Amino acid sequence: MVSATLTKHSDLDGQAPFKGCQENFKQPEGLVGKNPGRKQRLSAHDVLFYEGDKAERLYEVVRGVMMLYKLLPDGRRQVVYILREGDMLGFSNRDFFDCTAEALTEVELQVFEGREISTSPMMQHYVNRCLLSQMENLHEHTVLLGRKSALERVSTFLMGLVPNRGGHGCEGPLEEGQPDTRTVELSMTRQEIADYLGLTIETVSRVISQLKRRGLIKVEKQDSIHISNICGICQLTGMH
Amino acid sequence: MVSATLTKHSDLDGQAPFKGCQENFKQPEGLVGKNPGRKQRLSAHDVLFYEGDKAERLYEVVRGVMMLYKLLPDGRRQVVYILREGDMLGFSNRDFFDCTAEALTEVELQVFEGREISTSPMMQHYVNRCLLSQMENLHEHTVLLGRKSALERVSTFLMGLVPNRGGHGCEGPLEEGQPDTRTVELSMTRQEIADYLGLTIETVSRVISQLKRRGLIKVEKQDSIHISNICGICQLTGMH
DNA sequence: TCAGCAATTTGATTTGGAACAATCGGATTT
DNA sequence: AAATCCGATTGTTCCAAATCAAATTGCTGA
Repeated sequence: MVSATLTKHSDLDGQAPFKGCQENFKQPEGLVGKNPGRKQRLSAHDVLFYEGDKAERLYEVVRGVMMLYKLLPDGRRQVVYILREGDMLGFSNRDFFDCTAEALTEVELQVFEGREISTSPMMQHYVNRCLLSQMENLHEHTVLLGRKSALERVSTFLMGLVPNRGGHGCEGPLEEGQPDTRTVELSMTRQEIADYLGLTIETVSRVISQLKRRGLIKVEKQDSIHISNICGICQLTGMH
Repeated sequence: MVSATLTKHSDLDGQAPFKGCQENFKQPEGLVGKNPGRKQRLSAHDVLFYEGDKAERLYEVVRGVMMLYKLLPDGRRQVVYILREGDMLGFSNRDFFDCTAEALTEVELQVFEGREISTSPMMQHYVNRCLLSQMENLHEHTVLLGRKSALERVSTFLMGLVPNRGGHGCEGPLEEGQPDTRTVELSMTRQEIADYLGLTIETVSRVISQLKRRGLIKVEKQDSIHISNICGICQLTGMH
């Protein structure tokens, strides 16, 4: 069922001039008929495609986390985007991918062939919505890379992992029966985080240790971080 | 005549799965009929819209140069995109602009109302093409901000101003009667360049002086730079 | 032509993060 | 349980770019 895969942006409706056609999202039959629903699975660190590969299909992340990155000839790497459930990848302006796509965790993908996209207005609209969302995230990340300190970068990164941030009661104790949204899974090594934030592993590690020492976070099993003081971290992002 | 305004991406055709519908670009009558062709003019440093303004129309840069930027609460600024002839702006995923748009030079814009975009497949395709192009440029700029040195940043910036770069004969003398593509107009102050490259004005100035001393460029009237040795600059971008 | 001002350049100093170098800690293997 | 491995952490030193501070250049208008 394709409607289950087109989930992430359905809450983004409004009166913007160019935002896709949300009414169609409620009736996905047109696409279901044509799309055999091909799925693809990846293990952590599998590469889906390399920069320079021929761009022939689009993918939607159904489960798991992926990253897009670019390499400089001398080996420096910059992770340019993190893709989560509902995000699409595989876009290309030219014939070839401008980034490498690699799985950070186990990943399940929905695959769309080129022709199904260009012939389906619904797909076009959904793809457009994804592009706009990615563009805004890239703008925000550009500010991080161009103007923020290491502490601000790591704090911003952590805040980005907290679901429904911006709500009130950010200091209160955990509600009974609620999932613990204050414990976030990094699903990335220190090296991957560093390459995403434009820092070195050592700097990322030092900032995390500093936040730990200040009592703002607790590190559990290195890949899982409990944010004891969300407001405190939020104040450190440079955005408040 | 709208065809004159939809120029920039016509050379980007290919077999990519999702790249707009270039055949339509040859027959722009559909759009001409509906679009009264409203134009808008800006002087240098005029703001077209502010971050947070309601997003209600799209714009195409017909002439001149603009920038998109974001501000942090303490006044730090990051220029996230430079828009030139053929580029579109005004996209929004939500109802509000995520960036401020300001003219760097005198600018002439073509204005498109929200409904004309969502009802015209041709516009949708063109907009899509623009989004994909901007996305790739943002990826490249992300690498610059995250991983490049000041010298590499400024060199990359200069190379981005050279039209048809990558051609042969980059060292040869000027052809008779050819426009001098080796003299580029910055159309930006040092502060604007610094805010684009994630540096300070002093660092930008020092790198430019260094390139001057090394005989790679000549600065004319501060806003115009003659690149005496394109290959030399190209080698400094970190990409070769 | 000459103030006056703003933008740029240049100089001196500081500093945040990189680079280099151990060490630690948890997981896996034997 | 000991050995190995690999990612993460911590310590030290170094350096590129930021910051602070003049000096210079170029532009504008009287």
